[in-house]
Amino acid sequence: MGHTMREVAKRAGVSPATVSRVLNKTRYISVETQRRVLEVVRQLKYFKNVHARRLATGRSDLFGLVISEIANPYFPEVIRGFQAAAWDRGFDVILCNTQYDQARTKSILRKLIESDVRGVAVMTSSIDKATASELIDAGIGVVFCNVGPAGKLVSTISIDYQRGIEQAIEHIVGLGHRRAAVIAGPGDNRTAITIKDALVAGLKKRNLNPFPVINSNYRVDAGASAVRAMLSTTDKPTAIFCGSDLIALGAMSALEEAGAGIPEDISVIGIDDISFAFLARPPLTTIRVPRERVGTTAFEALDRMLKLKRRKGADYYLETELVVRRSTATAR
Amino acid sequence: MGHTMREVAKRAGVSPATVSRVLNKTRYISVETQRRVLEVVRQLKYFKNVHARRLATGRSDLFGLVISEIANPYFPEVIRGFQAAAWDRGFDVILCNTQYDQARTKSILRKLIESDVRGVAVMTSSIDKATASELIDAGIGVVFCNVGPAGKLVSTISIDYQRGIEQAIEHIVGLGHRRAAVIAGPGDNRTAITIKDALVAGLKKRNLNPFPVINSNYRVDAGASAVRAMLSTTDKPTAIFCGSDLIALGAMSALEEAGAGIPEDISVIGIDDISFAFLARPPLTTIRVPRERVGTTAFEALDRMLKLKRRKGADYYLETELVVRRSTATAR
DNA sequence: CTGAAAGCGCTTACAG
DNA sequence: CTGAAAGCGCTTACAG
Repeated sequence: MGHTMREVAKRAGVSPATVSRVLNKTRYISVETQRRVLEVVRQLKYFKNVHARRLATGRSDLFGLVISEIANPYFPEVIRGFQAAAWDRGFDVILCNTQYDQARTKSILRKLIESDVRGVAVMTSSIDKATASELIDAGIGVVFCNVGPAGKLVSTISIDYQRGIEQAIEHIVGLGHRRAAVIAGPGDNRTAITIKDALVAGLKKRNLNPFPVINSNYRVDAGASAVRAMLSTTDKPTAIFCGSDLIALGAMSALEEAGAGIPEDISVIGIDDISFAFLARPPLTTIRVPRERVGTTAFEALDRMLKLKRRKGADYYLETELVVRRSTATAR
Repeated sequence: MGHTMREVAKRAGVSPATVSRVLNKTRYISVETQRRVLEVVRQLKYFKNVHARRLATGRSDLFGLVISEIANPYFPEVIRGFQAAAWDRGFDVILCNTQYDQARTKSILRKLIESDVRGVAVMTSSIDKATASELIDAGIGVVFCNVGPAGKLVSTISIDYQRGIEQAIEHIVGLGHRRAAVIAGPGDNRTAITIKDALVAGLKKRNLNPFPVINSNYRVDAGASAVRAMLSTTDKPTAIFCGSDLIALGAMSALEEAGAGIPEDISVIGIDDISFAFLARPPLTTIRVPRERVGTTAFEALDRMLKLKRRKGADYYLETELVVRRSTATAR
């Protein structure tokens, strides 16, 4: 605790109200008075107290961003996008990771409500709508990802995996593949299910009966062990569609270990295009999710919704797109 | 803004003070009164307002964590460690990324001071001691990484690269290498300089005259272009020590592109052991920096320092260690 | 263009 | 074991 506005006011020979107005530029104050006030502020190295301000105004300049695990390479760009959008408009963000922990999730929600955030972006499936209803009850806007539909105080962002998946399947078919497998994410994860269903449906539509179709988790080693199981069967796939890049990287690792050539013997397709996808050798072909835009869109969705009288949410859609990477060595 | 403590008090037939005491467990309150209060809290879905609390207590439960860029894979574990340590003790953290931007850095510092944080962990070289002095002036404790020495309100964490580097050099010498190059980080980055000096000194000590020694930046493509320049010379190195894993991954990528075999033709050593190091093919041999411990130590350093009368800081040391990874394919 | 005063929603000595 | 009251440091109608 340093100085207070009162001290600044006294030294500048004005009232606290005037200091407040100068600092917040909330009213025209004579140039001379401004100068005096700012001079004292500089001398004293005065900073106003944001807690007092928030209490006095009764509205906070805070938004929450909830993710599951910061080490998951899906999130950095989402965070950056959200934060940038919030900062641009003068808002601050509280970043929370659930770590997939129930107790922690509870305490995050409490903390967010106590902090009187205006809105919360829930970018992980580790919190569902029911859990987040505490936020809604408190009058806080929420935006979800891949959980519909919108409603009062609820907006959604839906990532359209369809398009990227179709492109990927065309790509694989064009390469002459006839046997495709699917390693999906966790069976209890909504996004993972959506992706799996889209993959299976898309493959069937092209008369490729996907087999096997495995549920995995989002850790790299899970992709690897799924592949090991797959390779011990007789009817081996020639292409593997993975529910995320991490799964794909694990799959590639296991394939290499088993001596299978990629893409000569088998093709692997991921989803997300995490920033490390291009480092994989051979480079990972994947379906890009516009993660930074997921973040900015999430903020904008909240911001817009909260400006509406009825605070009725909306649904936003973001496209995916196939990214084909060739080994630069091969490409020359 | 939902209900207030006053409303809860009225409904429960007690005074606001009692409600406060029940909720904060700051005094013994009769079981019956507690029950009544908590019942009303539940009914009303009451949450206390943290801003009012912070203003009233006059001390915040906030710590700042400053990094440069969230997409840099060095940071996630640091963040996780810091956050976990803070949460464990009931503190919250404000995460800020400078994005290497001066104006943004300024505004981060202001925000941190206005938020009345108790301490700030500055985990990026993009803020130096002079810049951070604003925090110290405001009575806020600071912990730096690889910037010494400690002082009033200043603690430091020093990562001892020496040990890992010596192990790495022994390893390389043991493999029969005689010509080593160094691709260091940016020449204006203190940590990068420390690492470079340690590498050069260590190599000389083993009678390996490092050549060339190049300054790069921490982006992957920089490592790649450094290698390209290197390969066009006559006296090619057989081992390349890189100032970070990202540089090393870029270097490996350029080597592959040029048709050089790793490690048959040339060995590459990174620093950090980012979580993706093991995905590189061939797997990246690197010097591990205990990043999660950097985070927890940073918090503990602040916490301890702030409990001292004189708030005199201390220096903490963290060891590094060589991690040799063999391609699993080769290992069988 | 500026000030006096009330109020934001808590906490905490002080008193009983 | 509990309450009345002052105070935390701002902001903002209201008034002039």
